[in-house]
Amino acid sequence: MPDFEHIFRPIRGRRSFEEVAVSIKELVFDGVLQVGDRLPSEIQLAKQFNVGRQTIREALRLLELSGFITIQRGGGGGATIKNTILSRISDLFLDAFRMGMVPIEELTQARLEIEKVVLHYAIQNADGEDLRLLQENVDRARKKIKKNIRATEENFEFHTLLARASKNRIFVIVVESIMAIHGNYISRVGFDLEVSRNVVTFHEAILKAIKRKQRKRAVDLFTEHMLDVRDRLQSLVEQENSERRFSGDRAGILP
Amino acid sequence: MPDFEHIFRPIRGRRSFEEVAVSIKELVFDGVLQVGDRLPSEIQLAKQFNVGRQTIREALRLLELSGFITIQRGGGGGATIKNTILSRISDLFLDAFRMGMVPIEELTQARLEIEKVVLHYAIQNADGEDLRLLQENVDRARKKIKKNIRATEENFEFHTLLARASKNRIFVIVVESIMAIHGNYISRVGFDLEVSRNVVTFHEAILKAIKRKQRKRAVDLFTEHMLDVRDRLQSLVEQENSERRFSGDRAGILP
DNA sequence: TCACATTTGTCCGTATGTATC
DNA sequence: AGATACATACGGACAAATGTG
Repeated sequence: MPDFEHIFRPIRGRRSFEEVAVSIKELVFDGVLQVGDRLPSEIQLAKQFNVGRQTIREALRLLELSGFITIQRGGGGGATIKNTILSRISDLFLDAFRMGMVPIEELTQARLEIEKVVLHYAIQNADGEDLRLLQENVDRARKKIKKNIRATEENFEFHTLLARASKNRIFVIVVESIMAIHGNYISRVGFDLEVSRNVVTFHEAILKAIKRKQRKRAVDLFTEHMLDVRDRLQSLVEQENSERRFSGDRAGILP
Repeated sequence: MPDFEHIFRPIRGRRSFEEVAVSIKELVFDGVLQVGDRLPSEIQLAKQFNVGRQTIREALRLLELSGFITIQRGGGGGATIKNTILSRISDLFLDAFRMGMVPIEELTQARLEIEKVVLHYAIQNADGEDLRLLQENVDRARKKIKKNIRATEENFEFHTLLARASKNRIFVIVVESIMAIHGNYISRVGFDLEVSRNVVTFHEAILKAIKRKQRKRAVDLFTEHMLDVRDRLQSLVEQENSERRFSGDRAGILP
């Protein structure tokens, strides 16, 4: 494929803040700048790149939103090289969902299918450390449940740990993104203690099957688990929709 | 799950350009602003939000990078509401790949597994329009090949069309993101006419199997196709690596 | 073709808030 | 508490791009 990215670029001449951002990005790609390194202050950067501070500010904004740097205010602050790209991807997925680009049913369906694949690879590739982390996770969750506390965080983490165990980072990104949306959704509608207990029980059974390399049993359990979650989500969605149906519509444009 | 997003927010008080960006985002989510609508000029916005123009500019930068608006310079230009979130997600995936966060093998593996699922759903859900577009795609590709022209664009489009036919938008996002990386990679190393011809032949066979609802044959063909692509990519990667191994390392920091 | 108006892009100076020492 | 360093934000100005008459 011809490199459209580069061939078609000059249609709109790059803005200088983009030039600045790209050259800093290149330094990160090339390893000259590494995570933890601090960039000079805005004024310094403006001098070195021979541009105004506004240009530098917009370049930093671009890098910040692309997950390359974080910025701290105050003395000794400034821009620090970080890698929060994955977090940014999740943010955008969340936006896409909020834009109504992805209905909840498709989200759950995709999650089920992708996690089934993940489970397959996890059974194949999980090492001792992965199994230890998963076991620790369900133990912590069970302990909370016994104290009548919902183990929501642990229950989410279980899926992340599973994705990690698959040893494929694309799966980790995708699973985390989808779960960020699910998590955001559930945080709005709320799951109760009973559901949380149920989820933990499923997770314990799934982990046991993984350890015994019982592939079919693990997948069956997982499918049942996800369909259960789907149904609960579905009813919550319908409930929320019917509640919102008659709440007056808002008016007014830009303050 | 407690809503960390909102609970932990005030750790770092929101900056005003973020406030501005969020309130415009809300207007888009609520449908008050729709795709195609144009925002007032920066100066107008500054007046209406009662902030400086610099603040507005950084807010617009945020919206632009989040895929909510595009910006044109010059008379009659300005910010227009668009939806390019998916394109932004692909960009970030590309960055993640360039950061070395995802080796090419994991990428190809994930693509194979996810596209297998996609294929499954496509056979189940593809309607007449989907099949027409796919047929048109392979016809165009075959025509090019006969003229000894590589059908690279068509060959990429085939996978996008397949994802669309699955009727699940998450699959579309994921497939397009992964293919953006593959495409970028292939554009650097280059596939020749022979490979392109081979790919088209595979696509024709796969489409035929889809039309006949021969699920197993379609999956088998697809797997063979992807493994073929994987091997070709793999050898190209090794070739490029060995070439780069002795190219001098660059020096110098910030111009 | 040529001005003209509009709008973004960029720069500078200055003031304020905030975190560190 | 005070000094320092830095991002944040404001206002004014000019340059560059782009569509319009």
